[in-house]
Amino acid sequence: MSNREIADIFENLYDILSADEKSKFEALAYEKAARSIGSMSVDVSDIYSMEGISGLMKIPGVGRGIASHIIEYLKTGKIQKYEEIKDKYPIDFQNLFKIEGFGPKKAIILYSKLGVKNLNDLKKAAENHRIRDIPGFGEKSENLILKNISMLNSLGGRILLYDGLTEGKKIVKYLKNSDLIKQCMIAGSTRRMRETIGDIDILATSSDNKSVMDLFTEFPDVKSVVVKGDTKTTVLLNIGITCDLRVIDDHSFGAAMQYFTGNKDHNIKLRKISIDNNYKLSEYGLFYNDKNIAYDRDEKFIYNKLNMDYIPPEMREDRGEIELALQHRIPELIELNDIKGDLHVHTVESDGLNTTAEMIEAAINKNYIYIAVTNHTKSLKVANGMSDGRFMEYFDKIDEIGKKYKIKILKGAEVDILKDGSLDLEDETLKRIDCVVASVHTGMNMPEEDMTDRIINAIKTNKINILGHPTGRLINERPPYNTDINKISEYCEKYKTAMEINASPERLDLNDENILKTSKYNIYYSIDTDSHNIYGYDFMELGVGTARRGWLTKNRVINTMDLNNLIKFLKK
DNA sequence: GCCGTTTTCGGCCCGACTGTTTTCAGTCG
Repeated sequence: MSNREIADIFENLYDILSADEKSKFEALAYEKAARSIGSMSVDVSDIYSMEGISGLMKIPGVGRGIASHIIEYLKTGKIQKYEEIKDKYPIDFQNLFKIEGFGPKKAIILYSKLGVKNLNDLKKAAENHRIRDIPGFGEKSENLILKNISMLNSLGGRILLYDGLTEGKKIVKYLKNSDLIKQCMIAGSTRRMRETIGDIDILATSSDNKSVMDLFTEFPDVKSVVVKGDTKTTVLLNIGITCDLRVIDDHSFGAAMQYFTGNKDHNIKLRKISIDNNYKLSEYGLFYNDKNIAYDRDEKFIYNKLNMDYIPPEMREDRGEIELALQHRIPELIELNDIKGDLHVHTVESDGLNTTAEMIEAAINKNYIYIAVTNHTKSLKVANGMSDGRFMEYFDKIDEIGKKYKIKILKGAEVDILKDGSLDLEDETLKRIDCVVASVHTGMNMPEEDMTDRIINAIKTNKINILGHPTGRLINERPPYNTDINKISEYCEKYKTAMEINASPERLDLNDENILKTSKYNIYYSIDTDSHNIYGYDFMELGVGTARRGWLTKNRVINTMDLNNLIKFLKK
């Protein structure tokens, strides 16, 4: 019984109810509840068993009515209201909505007139030209439906942050190259550093919108143009997601950045606060008596005018940051510049692609003052894991190489945590290591209790400094191990073991939610790139972004320390 | 259906784009 199932039901109720003007606002209520429940880390069944209906009613957007639906679902596995409405409209809304420009009203009209229930029905109806004669539709919308159905196949869903960020930067650079454009920046979920990106939002200012839109649609990575207007143009990119470009007047740039960065819930709350303060907030400015007081001002001005601290983009998810800002308690988040080194790096000795010297020189180019070289240990054969003997020889080599450089090379290893929680190196070897990263790489499907014990046993050896990629998930590929993250946090606190925020694009592990959860404990974090070549160091931006999404300050992150303090920490 | 320092009723973010209209409805973010 998961929050997801309940959120999906409410999401479907929203889809169906919002087609009817009379139940528009009731629909919105279900949507809000769905978003709340879908994003909660605590299980609603736990809330109900501990606090009953009043506990459920504390969830934002959940009142007595929706709370009763939740209880009904927990008890019977069904919600009567949903079952009835589903019988009336047996429509596969979720898939139909993947068609650009297709929403609840059109879905219900085509169901009642033509019996269209799903994508297949829709395609057949369009192919047989039965849609063009329905009032409100025409030849163009029929053709668009066919075009968009075929386009669906080339859409890849959400892509990794790194891929979105790379493409976004490329587009910004391309646009900025033209003298048509004054300011240009990435907005949306990419700017908020969400771990996956559904589309790229870019904002530009210009006095010649039309030419900018032409330039944009001529960008080489554009596969097709979805919509093209004077202020907004959407294109489909070759990488399988869409990109929105909004062009606005230069004087509105601050307000527009605020608006287009989102997220939606954050903005809705901000607009309500604006109204309470007799302002009106839009992408064009902050208006008081129809006068734009945010003319030529930045985002910070807008937040401050609303009596709030400035909220960094990565925090804008409506997870309590607005309330915190109103109390002027927004923390000073860690920044990329605070990072003084990387404590999880591989070389050719195990499965890296660059030599130790190459990795050291690339770290110097990043202005780091230390790195830890952490190759795999023997049981990880697929990664050319090193035996104790090879480590000892390698450490002699590092002592030798280290003399040549100003940067401090810490002797390290990414030690496998074996099934019983013991470490994959002899004590003699471990004693010589400055920085021990310990990670699970095998037997990932253990039951929760066993996996939790396994990791805790490793921490209790008191020989590890950093718990590597603590949940083991791979974005869009592999779920996290079954663990009790709270229990693990308790032991990390007790044994001064830092939790890793692994910055490689497909990991981002811990993720933002787990950082928010675990940072209640008095524990430290290490933001590492897990680089396997010299380019891997660039992933640090993603790790810091993830840490900022988890509201972390610099003093919680060990690789912001100077060398002396870091060594003190590593020695426990 | 939810919500409340304008609190138990009357609101519920706001503007752009498109297609089908002839002034607007539906959709999107």
